[in-house]
Amino acid sequence: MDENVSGGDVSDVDWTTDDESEINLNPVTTIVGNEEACSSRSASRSKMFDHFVGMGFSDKLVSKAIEENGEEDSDSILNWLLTFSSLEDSPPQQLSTNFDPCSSDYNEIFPNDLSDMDSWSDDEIEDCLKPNGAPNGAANGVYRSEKHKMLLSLAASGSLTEREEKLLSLADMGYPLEEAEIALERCGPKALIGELSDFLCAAQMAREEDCYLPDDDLKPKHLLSGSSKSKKRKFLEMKKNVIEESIRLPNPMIGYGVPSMQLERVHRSLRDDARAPPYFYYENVALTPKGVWDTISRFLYDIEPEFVDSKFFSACARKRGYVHNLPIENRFPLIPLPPLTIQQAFPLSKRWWPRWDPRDKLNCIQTAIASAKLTERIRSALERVESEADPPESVQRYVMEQCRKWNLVWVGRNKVAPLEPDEVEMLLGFPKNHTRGGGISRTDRYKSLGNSFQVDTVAYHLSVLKDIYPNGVNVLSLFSGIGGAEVALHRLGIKLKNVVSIEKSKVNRDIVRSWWEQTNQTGMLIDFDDVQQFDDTRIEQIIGSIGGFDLVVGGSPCNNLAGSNRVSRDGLEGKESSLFYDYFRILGSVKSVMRNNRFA
DNA sequence: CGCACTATGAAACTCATC
DNA sequence: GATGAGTTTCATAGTGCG
Repeated sequence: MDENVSGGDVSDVDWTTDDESEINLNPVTTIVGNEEACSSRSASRSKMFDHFVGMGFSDKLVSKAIEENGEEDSDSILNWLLTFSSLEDSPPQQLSTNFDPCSSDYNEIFPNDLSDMDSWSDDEIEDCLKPNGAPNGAANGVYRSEKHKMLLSLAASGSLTEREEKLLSLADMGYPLEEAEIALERCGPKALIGELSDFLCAAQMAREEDCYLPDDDLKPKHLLSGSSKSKKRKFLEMKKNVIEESIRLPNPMIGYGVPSMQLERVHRSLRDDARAPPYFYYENVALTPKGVWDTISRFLYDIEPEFVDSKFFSACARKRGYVHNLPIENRFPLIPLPPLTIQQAFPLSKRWWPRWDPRDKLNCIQTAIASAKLTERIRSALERVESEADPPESVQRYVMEQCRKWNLVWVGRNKVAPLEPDEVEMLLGFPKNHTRGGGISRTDRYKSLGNSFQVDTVAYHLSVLKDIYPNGVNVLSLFSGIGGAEVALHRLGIKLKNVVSIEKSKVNRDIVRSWWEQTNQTGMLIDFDDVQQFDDTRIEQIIGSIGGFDLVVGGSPCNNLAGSNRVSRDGLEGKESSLFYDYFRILGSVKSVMRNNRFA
């Protein structure tokens, strides 16, 4: 599969004449052009005017405000507008309902509205807008232009399919190709251009709303520093009121229940298109930047994510969100039940565990471990105090902080150590030595394990499939990693008929292949390396040969979402995490092919 | 070159308190 | 409800070593 078509030149952006239509229509490109061209003073009044009108205040009110306060002081204008509108007790129209992204001048309005913020002195509100202000330009631009180019060249040779024609039309209308593909999957192959365009409008408007999600509660200092805090707060609250309540994390984080804590009478209803086969199961980190789960949920048929912390299944925490259309009644856990505390999981550590370390659960297992140097520093800090006595509080604090941060356990007097890879395997529910040998380094083992499912948690959710598919399942496993879903199904005693596994990392594919052979599977394991090349043709081929899929499972990369990432926590549009859209694309395509082949 | 180690904070949450 | 302190987080880029 590696030798496939465009693998080599994906990174080469070829801005030939073929792409001119895209250059002209690309909103990101347009922003830059307009911003530079509009810097003259003559434009500033209309800019300021448009800006506040864009926020939803009426033309008349904004004219009056500018008249009263002058053109330069946006803060005063805003205060004036807020005061006036609150006196009238008629909140201004919201941006999201005021402008129409479908209108012909969408490309003009939308970028200007955002770029204007740069010249606006209200830092707080600017901050609120920025994270989503330039959603997917840099991250997906290369991919888009490559696809677009391909379509254009196909069009030139007159060999476009109906689907590709629609895609090209939408791209020519200025929609990112990737989103157009999603719209096509979501609306079905028969959808008319108008319907698709409506869908894309809705998605873009929804993203706009995300931009305005205020985080005032979380930035009190930030807001208090302003001179007109109450007005600003009021402004943000007004925005908040019309915006759908953002998804919040449950406490305790048990989703629809865990073996030790059952909710009474849980019931949920799913949309028809969400219920349609196959079953699917999508996973990612619970603590994402704001709005990410709203977006994921919106793309996955508006199913509300089930947030579960694996500390209810294991001795280590793992807070994750799962979007799925599985039944939620009659789940059962894997047997044997794994140890639920550190002391049960590591009985030998009890002897060395100090009284002043109160932990009984480990924190989330990540991809890196503490170095030997750090454990050495901890040892020497502890050895400075005389034996039998508790170390001073300051030392205790330091040691506890490091232990929590790096998930250290006690392995001797004054000795802490990071978990061994096989211990991590056990905590995550994998067989011992699952990731060992076969050319994988220690660092890679930690990395692969840190990126994996907690098997017991996932198995609990998937257990409902056992009665539904007594003869086994066909599984499409995206971003398989070290095969958490496969291991979970196997441990549940659900026969794996055909598993199509897509995983970029070769060492991970080798691990799954090796596990597959060692567990004497009678089914067939087919693996691919790149979700982006897993296109409709291939999906049709595979479904044609094995019959439909019963389950599409996967957790797309979290590295741009995870809190530990100090470098590129870019949200869902980040380089890796945007692969979520491929999960959606593939799921939609599978649904569509199965519908057409009457597997449904 | 592969591997191990190190330095690099902020976002978003929980919880106690007022 | 508002506030503030405290806690947790599927990581990345650069460096050095053998």
